[in-house]
Amino acid sequence: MSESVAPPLSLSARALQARAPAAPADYLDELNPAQRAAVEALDGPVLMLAGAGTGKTKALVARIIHLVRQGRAWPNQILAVTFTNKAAREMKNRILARLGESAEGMAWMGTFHSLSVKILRRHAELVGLKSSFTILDTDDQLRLLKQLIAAANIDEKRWPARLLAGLIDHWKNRAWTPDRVPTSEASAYNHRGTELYEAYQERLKTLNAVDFGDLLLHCVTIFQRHPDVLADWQRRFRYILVDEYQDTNVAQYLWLRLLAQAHRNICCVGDDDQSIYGWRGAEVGNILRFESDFPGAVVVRLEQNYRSTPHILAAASGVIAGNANRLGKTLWTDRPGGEKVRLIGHWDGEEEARWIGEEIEALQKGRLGHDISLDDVAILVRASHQMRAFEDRFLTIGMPYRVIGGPRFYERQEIRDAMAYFRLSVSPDDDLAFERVVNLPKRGLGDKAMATINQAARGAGVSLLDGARECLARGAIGGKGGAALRVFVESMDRWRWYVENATNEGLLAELRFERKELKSIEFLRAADDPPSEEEKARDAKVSMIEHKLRNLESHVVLAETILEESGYTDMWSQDKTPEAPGRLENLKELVKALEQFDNLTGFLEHVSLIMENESEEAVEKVSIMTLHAAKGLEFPAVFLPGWEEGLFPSQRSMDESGQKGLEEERRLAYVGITRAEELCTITFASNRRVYGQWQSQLPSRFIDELPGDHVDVLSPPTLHNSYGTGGYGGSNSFDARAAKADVYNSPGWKRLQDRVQTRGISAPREAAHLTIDAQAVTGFGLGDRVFHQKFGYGNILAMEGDKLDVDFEHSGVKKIVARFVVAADQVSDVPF
DNA sequence: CGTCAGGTGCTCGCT
DNA sequence: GCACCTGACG
Repeated sequence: MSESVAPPLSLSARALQARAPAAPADYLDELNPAQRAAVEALDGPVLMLAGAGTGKTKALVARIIHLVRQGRAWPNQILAVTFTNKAAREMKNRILARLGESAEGMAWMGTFHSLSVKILRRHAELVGLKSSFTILDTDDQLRLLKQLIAAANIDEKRWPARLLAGLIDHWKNRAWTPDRVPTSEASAYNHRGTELYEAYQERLKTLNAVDFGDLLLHCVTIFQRHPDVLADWQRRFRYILVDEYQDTNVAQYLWLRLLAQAHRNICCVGDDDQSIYGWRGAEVGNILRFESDFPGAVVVRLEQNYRSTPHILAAASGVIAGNANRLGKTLWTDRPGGEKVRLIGHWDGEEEARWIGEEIEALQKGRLGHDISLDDVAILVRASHQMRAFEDRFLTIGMPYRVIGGPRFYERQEIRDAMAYFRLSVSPDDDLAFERVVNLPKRGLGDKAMATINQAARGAGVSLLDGARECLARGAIGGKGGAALRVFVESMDRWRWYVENATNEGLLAELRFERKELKSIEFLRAADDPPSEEEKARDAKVSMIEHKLRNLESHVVLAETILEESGYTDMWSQDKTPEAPGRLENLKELVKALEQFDNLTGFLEHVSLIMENESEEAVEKVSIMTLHAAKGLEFPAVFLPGWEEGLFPSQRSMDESGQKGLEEERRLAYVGITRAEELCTITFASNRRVYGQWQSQLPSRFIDELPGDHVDVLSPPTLHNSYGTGGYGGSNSFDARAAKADVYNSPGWKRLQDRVQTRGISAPREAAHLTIDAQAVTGFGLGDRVFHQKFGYGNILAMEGDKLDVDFEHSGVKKIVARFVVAADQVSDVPF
């Protein structure tokens, strides 16, 4: 690729100023000094350490506007990497609002993955792919791996495909191609990990497919092996901006460093306290190391928080202070008071959900002194299975909610099936799609038929579809199955013919040509010239053809036809299961979504990258999502349920990564609290169903870490289910404060005192310290027989603080907070 | 070949 | 509790 050297900067500046609307630099006046410093340091490396809610998006947007207004770069010469497509969209809109039409060229704003696809499509041949490669999702990936595992004679039971998938993903995150996996990994996956990784990559190449990790990895490989290509891109992207830098992994880091190393105009924004993707290969080290990676970097700290009340901020700071490895920031705000963070314990998960539902209703009725819309409320959970209880509850009380990041539209079974039909119609050698739908609806083709087809295909070195054709020709598959297969193959041919011809091939060919021209003009113009007349003309022509094609709707009709003729729609209409109508609805939605694209191919390309639910509904809804999905969002009212040991912090995280894992969990707690603007409510339950079994839960250690001065401990409105005071947890000084709040008036406390007196033990003056004798705190002794609402009768094995180890007759040994059991001989005087 | 019952193992988070 | 797999049966 030859590209002329950029003309002097001043030229472009003049050209730009002539084109951009003459507006004052008002965007600078709106910034605080730190933000302004970050925006105005245009050249060289910049690290923006931006705490939660300190206006980093604002600063990023201002920086881009500044770059354009100062004539440093055209919008299409700025590379801006965001963490989600949504964030990219939002930023684009904000820039568009300021810059007007000149922002339309912001073509290079997106996630690492979406940007990588764009780059990779242009250089696919350099890694042995065609530019039409397909992007596999986890489902396809897993099926492919299973085949390879079977072929390698490995027992998938003992060595699950998921394990291998995780391993490969891990390696790709570190930018290790099969030949570069270090020998220290040799024992992975029963000593055959590397071998299978290599086989997997080979197979992907034959399928002309990539997985998610490949998008980045292939780009890095191309940049490393083809300096000329890299140089082109380096020249193209004069300025690079990166959001959420703390969550980049090694591959992404290399990707960035390669692109930035020539001019070093890179600005990274991040917050080490919000690094929550360590499990995905993110390296906090990237942000901690920035200054040594890019010597002479300007480091700017954004510490003024505009989002949350002082109490919320203080609570979050108190928790995160427990982490050792931090760059350290002090967030402050000049906002006044507000409510303290609220803390409340419940009997179990269902009651927790019920209480939160009622609280949300109270918020709607003006509990905060002003109107709150359901859109302003979010429930942030640690693990997605916690969402169920809330969905169940909200469905019963009719409260509208939306689950963000749940099972996504394009991951649903019916959608993926339909897409497989489309994929196969577009590219007949998509074997994975063939396997998925050849017997769907049931066509009487089982393992035996599939084996025959596979063998034929492999023998002749052709696709499965052609293999099937061959089997039919020599009558290898007969009977009912054979007849159905014949119809299937013939239908495919017919649909494919439509894809190529009936959908107005003439227009499509023209469109393809124009687009290609436009792209190369645009690409070669990478220097400084404004769009030429030719480019504008081509652009207009492309839009016109697109418009025409859209009005033809031919591919939409074709999609409907495929689903009808294949019998797929029928399959669901005849299905009696309750979810069948919903699936049909989804299929309709899918067909409707097609209208926005020129053809099936374009649609398929788009879908593989959109990993979010895009729908923007008009109805107000409570948002339910995981803490991870909540990153970057904010809500006036936030509920944080499930703060219990083992769930949050997650046991698995601590088991796998020890102290590091715990610190990441703590950062997650920090992210959760700092999502709240006005009201933050933390809840936990004493009992929870885990794997369908009731488990007693202890309050999270993070609750103990909340600074007491900024927390209000609430007692549950009803005590009908629990003994005594309801459950707030922990057993440190903060809990003592909590205890003071209402314990002394509760029936539980009185019972305790009675018991203490009859046993002749002196009552604790104040349950303030761990050192207090366990027996004094709880009123129980070793070996006492107790009763628990859910677990029944049992004997006390051990005691520590207010926690008991109880051996239940029917449920085995459990750790229980003392207030949830009662002496067995007193059961009768407790109503429940 | 398809269906159904029963058993197993498991799930943290996401582009 | 649920998804997935297996094996028996029609």
